[in-house]
Parts: sequence; structure tokens; C-alpha cells
Amino acid sequence: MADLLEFGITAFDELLPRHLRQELGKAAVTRLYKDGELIQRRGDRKPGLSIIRSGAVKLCNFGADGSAVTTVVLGKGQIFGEFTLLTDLPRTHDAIAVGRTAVDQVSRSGFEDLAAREPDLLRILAGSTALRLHAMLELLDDFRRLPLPVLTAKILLSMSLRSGESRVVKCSQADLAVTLGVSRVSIGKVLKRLQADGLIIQRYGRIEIPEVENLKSWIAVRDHLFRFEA
Amino acid sequence: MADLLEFGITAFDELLPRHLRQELGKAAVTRLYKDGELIQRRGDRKPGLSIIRSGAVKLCNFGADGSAVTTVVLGKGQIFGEFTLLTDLPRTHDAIAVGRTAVDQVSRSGFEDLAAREPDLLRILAGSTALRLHAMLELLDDFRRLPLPVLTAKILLSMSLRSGESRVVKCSQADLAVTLGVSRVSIGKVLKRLQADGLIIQRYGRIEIPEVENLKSWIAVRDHLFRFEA
DNA sequence: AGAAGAATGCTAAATAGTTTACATTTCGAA
DNA sequence: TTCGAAATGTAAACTATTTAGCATTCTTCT
Repeated sequence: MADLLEFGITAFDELLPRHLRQELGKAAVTRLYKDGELIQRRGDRKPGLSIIRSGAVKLCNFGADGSAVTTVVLGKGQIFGEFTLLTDLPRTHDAIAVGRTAVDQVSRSGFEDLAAREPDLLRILAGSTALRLHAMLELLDDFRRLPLPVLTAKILLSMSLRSGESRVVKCSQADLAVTLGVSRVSIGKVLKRLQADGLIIQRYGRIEIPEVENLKSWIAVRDHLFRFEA
Repeated sequence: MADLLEFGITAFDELLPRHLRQELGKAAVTRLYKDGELIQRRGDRKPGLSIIRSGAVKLCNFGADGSAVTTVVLGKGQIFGEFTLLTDLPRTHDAIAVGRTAVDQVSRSGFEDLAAREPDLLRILAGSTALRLHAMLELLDDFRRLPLPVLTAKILLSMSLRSGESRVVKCSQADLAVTLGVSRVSIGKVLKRLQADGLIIQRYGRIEIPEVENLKSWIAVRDHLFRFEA
């Protein structure tokens, strides 16, 4: 499974100054999960903040009929559960470990105590949430506006920048299809076109981007709102 | 112009306790705008919080070629500009008044002063942002998963609940088309079907929903993730 | 009441995307 | 090294959506 969304957003943990990161670590209990293990269920009333230390976590919704939708996959340094601290909502998604995963759990009271001593904490949490909201607004615009090939290219670009190796995206066609909400056949056709234009190279279970700059300018020609600041 | 998105979300102003609302009012300068008047430009560096008192504000992005995309339309009690308080971002969108509009502007320093005296303020702002993020995550899921007729019905339902009269949505087919990112012809066909099923009545510049419950159950049959909590 | 502008209705041809089904390739584990 | 699972390639029939154009209806303003 590849990173699906929330690419290119500075992780919460990276926004924290060192001393806050340490304090938060003291207030946390680390738990390990195996691949596929359930971390929380939608509707759970145990409030708290969860910080991913290693591995990844996918947040899903399950329908009455058992069908599942993955809303987002979060990686190292990213958080979930902040809704339970800031609002009265229960856990809004099922959370499932992707690969071996370590998660720091900070209880509501642990968070409240620290936030009372360190007012910056709440501000950083709010800032992190605001950044994510901003990214989602832009992403939704893209989904509404852009034809599939351009949207695909843009998403691939984001994914490549988020991953360490900026030239390789680990992601199957099937994953991409789900992410973009289209069929695998359509994605196959689009990728074929992008490859024919020399923008990507298709591999087994991954996609290579030989020249990131070429991809950027290809997108820029087709998306008048494209700005590159990341 | 109709409300486009951000339906059904409790407005920031409604989350404030009375005394905070008053304090914030004292720190604010109210400005009036005519229909279509520019309130702010993307990239403006004047940080502050803007609270809509009456009328509406649309947030847009303009492309290099002059093309415009409306990201969201906000109504009474809703806010914008909070990104400039919580992050280092400049104003992220152009803001344009829709109809005669009054906006309270609270400067960054005004907000900071009040937030220092009233720690709840920041918490409520963070909660409001979190609620909006949550709504956006669900909305993006809907865009990816749902066939157009179901998505259309769901959006109409949200819009109807947000408006005072819950049985009427003021919205042209062209507005709806832009909101959903499809052509007007497609929307026309979808609405025709929904009308044939007795779920809506098309009028000139508005859509009526004779029985909200019928619409809900029609959606529930077609969207296994549909939950109605609002 | 009449005119103008806004919104809707409708059609036809072209394009895009889905579904289904199966063949082929790649990778990793036995 | 062989086998099986996962991923990709491809094709055909079908459905959905777009584009472009014009006719019609509704509303508002004068």
C-alpha cells in the first residue's frame, strides 16, 4: 500500500520544538501494532492524541455492508485523534496499521496537563490542523477542476516529494485508482500516456519520475492554478 | 450564487460562548462591502481573522490566464484568514463579497491579546478548524466514491439543512455543476432523474425538497457509508 | 406590458470512463 | 527453479459525460 493522500504536508511532529517533543514523549505510551492490526474503531469514545512513530496508519470507513473506504494514509510524525481533543466527536475512523507500526498514545488528560503548562502546544496543533485543512481545500479543487491525466500527474508529483527518494513512487495502479476514485483500466491508460511523453517510467509496483522538473512544467501548462512552493 | 460548500458545519461564531463573542467584537473593526467587491487578495501579508457578520464571501483562486475557481462560499458566522494566525501562510485565496456583506476584521495583535487572556479562544478556533477538516475529509471521500446522482443528492441535502428553510435550496444548475465539477448538461440529467423519483422539484433558480426524509433514505440505499447525524 | 437577461430544456456527435474477462509479466517464497 | 500471487496489459461492449448549439421558459426591471 502506498501513501494515498496527505503528501507534502509538514508532519505535526516536525512542527514541535525539541522540548515539547520530549515532554509529549514523556506523556505518551508507545504501542506496537502488526500489519493490518486494528488500532481504533470509529465511534470509540477514548479521547486522546495518537502520534505515528514508525510505519503507517490508514484511516478507513466501513460501510454497513462491509465495504471499506480508505480516507487517508498517514506516515511517521503525523497524528490522528486530534478531533477527540478539540471537539466532542468520537473517533471518526477505523485506524489500521500498515506494516509494523509504532504509535504513541497521549491521553486527553495527559495532553491537557501539558497544554496548560505549554500554551504553544495547542497553537502548534491548531497550526497543523490548519495546514491540513488548507491542503484539503486545494486538493478538492483539483479533483473538481482537473482532467484525469493532469490530476494523476499532480498526485504523483506530490507523492514523489513526500517520499525520501523523490524520484520513485511506491504505488500500484490499483492503489492509484482508488486514490483518484477511478478504475484501474483508466489509470493504466493515463500512465501509458504519461510514459509515452517521457514523464514517468512504469515499474512493477512503483513509478519512477526521471526528471521532476519536466513533470512540473508539463503540469504547469495544463493547470493554470499550478504553483510550486513545496 | 448559492452556498457551494461548507454546508452543515457549525459556524465558528456559534461555538463561542457569549462573553468571548463580545470580547472579540470589541477587538474587531467592521467593514462593509458591496456585491462583488474584493476583500483580500491571495498573497496579502496582512494577518488577521475575518468573521462574516452578514452576507457571504467566496474564496477563489485566480489562474495566470484569468480563470477563476471558487473554492468555497462562507456565510454568516463563518470565518476566514485563520491560517494567517496559526501558520506562516499569507492569505491563501482571493476573497470576494457575495451580496452586501459585513465582515469583522480582528488584527493578529488583537487576537493574540485576547487569546492570552482567554485560553478558550484558541481552543475553540482549533476545534472549528478540526470540524472543517473532518467535513472536508468526508466530502473528498464522497467525491471519489459516489456516482454523480448520489453525490448530487447528498450535496443538495447538505445545502438544504444549512439554509434556514430546510426544504428549499437556492442554487442554479450552473452553480451546482461548478460545485460538483461536472457540466451543466450532466446536472440537468441528474436533476431530471431525481425529480422523476419524486425527491426534488426543480424551480427557476432553486430546488425544492418536498420530503427531506425521503431524500435521506434514497441516499442511504445507495451510499453504504451514509450516516445521518446532523 | 414588453424587453432583456438569466436559467432551463434538449439534441446530437464525440470523448472519456467502466466493466468484464483474460493474457502476460514480475517478484518473491518454497 | 519453479510456482503462485500480485501487478500489469489489452480488448470489446457499454455507459456516462462533455461540448456546442439553439430553443424555450421564467424573472426582473422599466
